[in-house]
Amino acid sequence: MSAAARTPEVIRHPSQDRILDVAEALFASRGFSGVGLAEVAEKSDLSKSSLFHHFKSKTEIYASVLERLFKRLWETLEPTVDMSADPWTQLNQIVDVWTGFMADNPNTAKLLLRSMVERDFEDAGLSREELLNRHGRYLRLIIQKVVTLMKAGMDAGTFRQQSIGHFVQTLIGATIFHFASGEFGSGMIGGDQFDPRRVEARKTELKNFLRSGLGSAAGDSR
Amino acid sequence: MSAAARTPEVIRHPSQDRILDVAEALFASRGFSGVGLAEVAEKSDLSKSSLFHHFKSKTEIYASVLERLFKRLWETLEPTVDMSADPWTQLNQIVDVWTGFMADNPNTAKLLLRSMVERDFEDAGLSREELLNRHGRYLRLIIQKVVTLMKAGMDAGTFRQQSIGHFVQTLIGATIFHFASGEFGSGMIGGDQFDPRRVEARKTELKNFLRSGLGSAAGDSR
DNA sequence: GTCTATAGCTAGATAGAC
DNA sequence: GTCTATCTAGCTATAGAC
Repeated sequence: MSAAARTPEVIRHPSQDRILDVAEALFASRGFSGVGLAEVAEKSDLSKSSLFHHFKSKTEIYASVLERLFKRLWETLEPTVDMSADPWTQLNQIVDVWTGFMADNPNTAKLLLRSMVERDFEDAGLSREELLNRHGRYLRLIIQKVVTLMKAGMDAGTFRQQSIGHFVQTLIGATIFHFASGEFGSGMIGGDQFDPRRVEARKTELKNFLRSGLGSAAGDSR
Repeated sequence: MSAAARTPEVIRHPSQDRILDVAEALFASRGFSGVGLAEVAEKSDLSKSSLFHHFKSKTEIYASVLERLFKRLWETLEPTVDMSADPWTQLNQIVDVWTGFMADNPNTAKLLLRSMVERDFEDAGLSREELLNRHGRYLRLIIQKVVTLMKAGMDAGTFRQQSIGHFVQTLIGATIFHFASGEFGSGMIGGDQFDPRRVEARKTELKNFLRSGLGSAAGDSR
């Protein structure tokens, strides 16, 4: 076991990163089957054949796009959450960082949504398990963090007793959909979701909602 | 103007409905570009050419699938919400019916998500506007209902003051994602999302969350 | 209304020169 | 590592018989 063995840095050829940048944006907006390698090649200033020198198949490009993106998400989120803080503070930090990442990396929400909804790749020779074990590893780490926080918060009486699984589903849906919803979403909030002012508004609305739900203190009679 | 002019019933040939049933399930799981008409034809017990007798193009099939589904959703939701009831009751009714529809029509959540995230059809000759004006009409009616309810609830002091647009985004994300998330979601809640017991649990968790947020009465100190 | 046959095109992937 | 040329299989859509 050599010294610097943890998080082995993937050394990528400049062309590889250019391909992944181009492919990421295209896969996000049109999905796996909706993207042709001719377009990826053209926008990468390469020929189609050169893509196959760097990646053995289209599916391999897709898997690499997801892996790179989710690794970045985890590496952004992991160090910014203070695990010794109280549950509300931790939750707010997670919402801030998660939302901030979606805003800074506009392909993330759509790709994350697709990676859960789609089954395209199953026809393409790479099994769901293989694909999930490449990028899904990082997603599991993130979720584990939220689950741990919820358990602690419920034990301490800070959070209401509830199903952690359902809460995670609600939280993911609420945070991701907003940034994946494109023109629909910008219509709902009166302008581009990715505008910095609206991103901050989104964080505030989410945190208030998590704390209080929909009700006012006054009208809270069941 | 003849007598029975409202909600003109679309008369469809049995084959047309069979095609739409098959196409609906396929488009939901693999998206517009991910589905080939050969498979649609085979599973409809027809030849590919017969599809083109009933629909002028693949895009037309996709648009018809969405239109039929969203029309059903609106017609299910519209009469079941008692507009004279108090805001909490109305909101709970909307959550119950909406969630129930997603559970009874398992393709809805995925198709709704896709219709907002994807841009496939733009390459296929039908503009976003044309497509949205076919099925989007019903979606707008539904959202209008929620917006009206929120305004009334906030004016009455029943609901906390907040951005209605952000609330709608949160609500849609929270309700749709759960039923679109496939194996990921069933992993989160320990079994099939569409199992009737878990559907009821989902409704309850959502309604509690809307009312109280995450916090307990005890730990609610900001 | 349904079929067979096929046109015309584009997809992912490979061969082999440089 | 990048290219041109090419293969084969798939695609949407049409023609025309029954």
